Amino acid sequence: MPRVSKEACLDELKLRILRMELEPGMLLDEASLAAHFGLSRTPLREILQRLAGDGYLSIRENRGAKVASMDVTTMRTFFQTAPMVYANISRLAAENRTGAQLSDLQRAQAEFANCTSEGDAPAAALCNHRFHALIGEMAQNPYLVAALNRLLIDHTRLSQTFYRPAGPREASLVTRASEQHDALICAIDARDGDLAIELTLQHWDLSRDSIERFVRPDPLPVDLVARKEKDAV
Amino acid sequence: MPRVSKEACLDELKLRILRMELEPGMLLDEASLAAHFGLSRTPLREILQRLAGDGYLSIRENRGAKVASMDVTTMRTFFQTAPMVYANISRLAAENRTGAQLSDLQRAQAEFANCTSEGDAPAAALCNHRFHALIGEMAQNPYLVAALNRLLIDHTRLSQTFYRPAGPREASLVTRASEQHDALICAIDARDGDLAIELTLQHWDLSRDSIERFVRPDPLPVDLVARKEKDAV
DNA sequence: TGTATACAATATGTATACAAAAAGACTGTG
DNA sequence: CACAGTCTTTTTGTATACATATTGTATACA
Repeated sequence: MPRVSKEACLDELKLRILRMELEPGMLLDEASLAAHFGLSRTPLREILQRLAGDGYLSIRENRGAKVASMDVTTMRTFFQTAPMVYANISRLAAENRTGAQLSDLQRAQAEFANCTSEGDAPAAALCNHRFHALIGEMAQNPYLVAALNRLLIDHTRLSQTFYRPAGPREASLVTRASEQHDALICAIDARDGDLAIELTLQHWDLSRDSIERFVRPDPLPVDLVARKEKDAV
Repeated sequence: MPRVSKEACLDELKLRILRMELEPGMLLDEASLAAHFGLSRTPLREILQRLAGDGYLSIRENRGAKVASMDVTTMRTFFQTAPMVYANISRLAAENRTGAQLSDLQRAQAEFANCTSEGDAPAAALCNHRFHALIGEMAQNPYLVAALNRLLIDHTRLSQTFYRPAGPREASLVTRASEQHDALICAIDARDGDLAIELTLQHWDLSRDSIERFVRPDPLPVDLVARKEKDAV
């Protein structure tokens, strides 16, 4: 991939991290990345620094850059923090949005709905990311947005995992998520902060349930487990 | 200043931004900075990228790096956001702190108390910064810490301004702040999250009052204003 | 006098070469 | 066979030279 602009390189690396093509904890090689994007190492290193600043990577002196990890403590912290930040961001977005931003958000939601109706789960997760990042921009609060964007990185990466096996039950959940997006847009349009908070918390509950169902799936059928138990005894 | 390590350069730039020696909005020149620190432009540029990622600077393509601004909207957002983030960080710190971190915090507070008793206001503001940054580390929450550290940058810069003219009233406020620090350490030591929140909000009220008193000082004596009013009528 | 354009000066962005540090392979010894 | 130490290889960090973009200035023209 020769002669790619710096910004394009930045975006693609973000994308590949969000899609989990670059797995958490994975070590990145400067030379090969630079060759891949048709850049020299100098600008590529600056890109890595920026990605680290945004929470996509962690860089250690003389040890290279690795994709931000997603261990158990990370997930625990994520579940603890996300609803509060999401809710506050939504309230601020309802209060501070501009008209142009609302149009952008509606377009992003149209794309999300399109992806879900076509059953393209990975694309839907990325559209969802963009949707919520736009709400972050509306909030006009650089402090909270820093937290939000870090949360969204992990949220999207988790979604990449749990959206994948799209059974009929998961499909209906995605439909509900899309409806909640529409409702949230209405609340933001009406500048109704309290409603935006409430809808956001509902949206979060849905998302959390989906993730939890993946992490703690239904147990195996009993007759299969029985043999294993007999061996153990 | 020849042959300064990269990390030292990073720290000094942070320090000079927090002390407002590098004023908000000020444009930084790569070449002169590199010469000043005895580095070449390549590593210095990486440092600037990192500082931008941490919220100290903002970088625009082909336009150089400028110190993060502090305009009216920034301050409004700051006052809106700080108490919530501070309170939550304190609660998490009380819940998740380690023994070693508590010792560090006590040392930082000793330094802060020392600076205040000596009347060294600028140094006190920096010690205060470090004190609260350590509480952030205790919280073990990278999402909220990103917000906290950005808040602390602006908080410390505001303090640099309003701590300066240290009248007797300001001195007593600083003493109270130091006592609140001690109380907060006790709460964190006892792992009392609710108490930590309450103390943090009190601490915030004190800080906010100080800043507001600086921004909206007592009006001029009436007899001086009288003449002006007569002219107007 | 105001404005537009060309040109010069300055600053930022990129590529390459080299230095330093970490990781890995090899060999000798217990 | 395990292990320590040294050498080689690989990777990261830095300096310099050059390319490109922006800014400032002078001059020509309306």
